[in-house]
Amino acid sequence: MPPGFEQAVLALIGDIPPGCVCTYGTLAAMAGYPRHARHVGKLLSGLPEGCGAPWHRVLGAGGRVSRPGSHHADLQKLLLENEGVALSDNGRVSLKRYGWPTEYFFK
DNA sequence: GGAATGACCATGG
DNA sequence: ACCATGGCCATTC
Repeated sequence: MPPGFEQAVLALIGDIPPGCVCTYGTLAAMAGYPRHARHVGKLLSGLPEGCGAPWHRVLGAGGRVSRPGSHHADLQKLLLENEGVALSDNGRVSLKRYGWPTEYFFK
């Protein structure tokens, strides 16, 4: 991986406005590395909790929360709720409302 | 070099 | 709408 990937992704995450969410794939693509959704996940998994980065605004495709049942899933729900993002019972988010950038941006 | 792994994704039944 | 499959790609044995 070229250096800067990490930076690019983190920067993008930092640019996500509060109360909004983005997806791994979209994030990777915007960072300039399409098809690298997994690596974004890898990166976030290694991120400490109090790193200041709003990792909780990052979701899987379709606004689904990854690794259900784990500690981070619950925490993520809380943090999002705390920012005013409504979560479905299963832990789903409506990208149509909270998605960033807007889904139609690319289409 | 090859196999296994991962906070993933799109598709088809 | 849910699950199984196959495809991705860098990292780590």
